[in-house]
Amino acid sequence: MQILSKSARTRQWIIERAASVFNERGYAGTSLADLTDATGLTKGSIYGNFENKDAVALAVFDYNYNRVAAYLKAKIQATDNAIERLLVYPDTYRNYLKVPFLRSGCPILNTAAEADDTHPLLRKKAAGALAFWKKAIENQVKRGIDRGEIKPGTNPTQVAVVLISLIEGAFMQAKVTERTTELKIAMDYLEEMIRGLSV
Amino acid sequence: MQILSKSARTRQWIIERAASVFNERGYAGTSLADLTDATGLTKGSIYGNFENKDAVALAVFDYNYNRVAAYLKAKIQATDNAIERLLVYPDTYRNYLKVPFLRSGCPILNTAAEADDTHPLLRKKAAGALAFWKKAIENQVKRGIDRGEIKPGTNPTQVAVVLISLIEGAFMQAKVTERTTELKIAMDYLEEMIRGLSV
DNA sequence: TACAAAATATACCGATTGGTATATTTATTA
DNA sequence: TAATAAATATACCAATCGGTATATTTTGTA
Repeated sequence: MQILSKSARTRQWIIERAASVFNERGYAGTSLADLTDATGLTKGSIYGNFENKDAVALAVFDYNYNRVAAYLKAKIQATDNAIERLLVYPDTYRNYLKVPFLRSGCPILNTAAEADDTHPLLRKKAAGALAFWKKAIENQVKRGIDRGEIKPGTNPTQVAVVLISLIEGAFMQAKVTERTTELKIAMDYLEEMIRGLSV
Repeated sequence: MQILSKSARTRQWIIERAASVFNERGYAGTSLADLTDATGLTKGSIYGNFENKDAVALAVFDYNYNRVAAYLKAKIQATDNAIERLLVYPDTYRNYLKVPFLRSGCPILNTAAEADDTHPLLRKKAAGALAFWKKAIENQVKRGIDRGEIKPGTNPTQVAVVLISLIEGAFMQAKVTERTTELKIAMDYLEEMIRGLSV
């Protein structure tokens, strides 16, 4: 007696195996042959569990995003201080090569860049993930203000936008240059900025 | 008597017509049928002027990047003061919708995100363009220090990396959310940062 | 353990992919 | 202007694309 039905398990298997493929090659760059290769399954099996390639890509984006979000959430909740919580972001992305599912790139960045002009459903998924991330940072800043750890005048939205921009922009540079020099500089700067929020 | 030979003119025609197509749909997302549609030419003509789809994509990237670079260069050289010169960047990207060839996205960002794990030649092109851009900003900062307009202790590389990261990260958000709220916040911040470099 | 239902594999579909050999048209120049 | 060279169009290629109908296997249950 299984908790998950066979089809639910296969669905999950497909998502997990396709996760890095879609993140590395993109939606247009991933073929159904790529998916059968990655999963060891046949097209019949994949189409028995997903309506089409779109449905796989959308489910994979959710999986990829949630994995990053859960990883960050765990690290954030391991500390109490608001400044330290915000520092989790530069700490994590600075060492992105050590986080297996970040090595293939940031799913938001990859999806956003490809889907913005081509794939409305994926575009909306990426936009939603971005909005969620932004809100989470804003809430951490507000919490820090309430706890008397962050300067009262601090603008939570500004902090969130600048943090996300710095991370995504620097991450892009790291991926394309295949070195972390620029990423480190940007994360050093972000760290200083976050520390500067302290009362 | 023409300055450009027929084939050189056709080559240029193909590049210009394919420019926005590749920038919007990406390399994998652009088919040869897309190129014949965009150019009004046949495959025979395209393959008579380019070795293959790769060669078109590489030439198009150069064209797209150089167009942005030339546009920025002209605006920068229209002023003398180093601070004002640096302010050209947030000014331009804040209003990216008004710049026709920026509406379809930043070619560096789009190419980097797609090519980093899939297309070594395009990846190197994007990395080279990024290095060139970084150097240009560094030189503007150094020039500002020499002219006594920027604080002597300023780190040119840090300014360049933070500027590029903020612009690319915020640009990505603008494209995917289809609004400029976050871009404006990031550009406001960048503007303040640049003004803070003033002696 | 037999049976029904669910899941997976096989074998196929038409359309499209990037690419090319060759015929035709257009430029160039003697 | 005629001849030639260059550029473009036509017509095709095999391979791959996303997708599906159906046969086979596996699973859960009576």
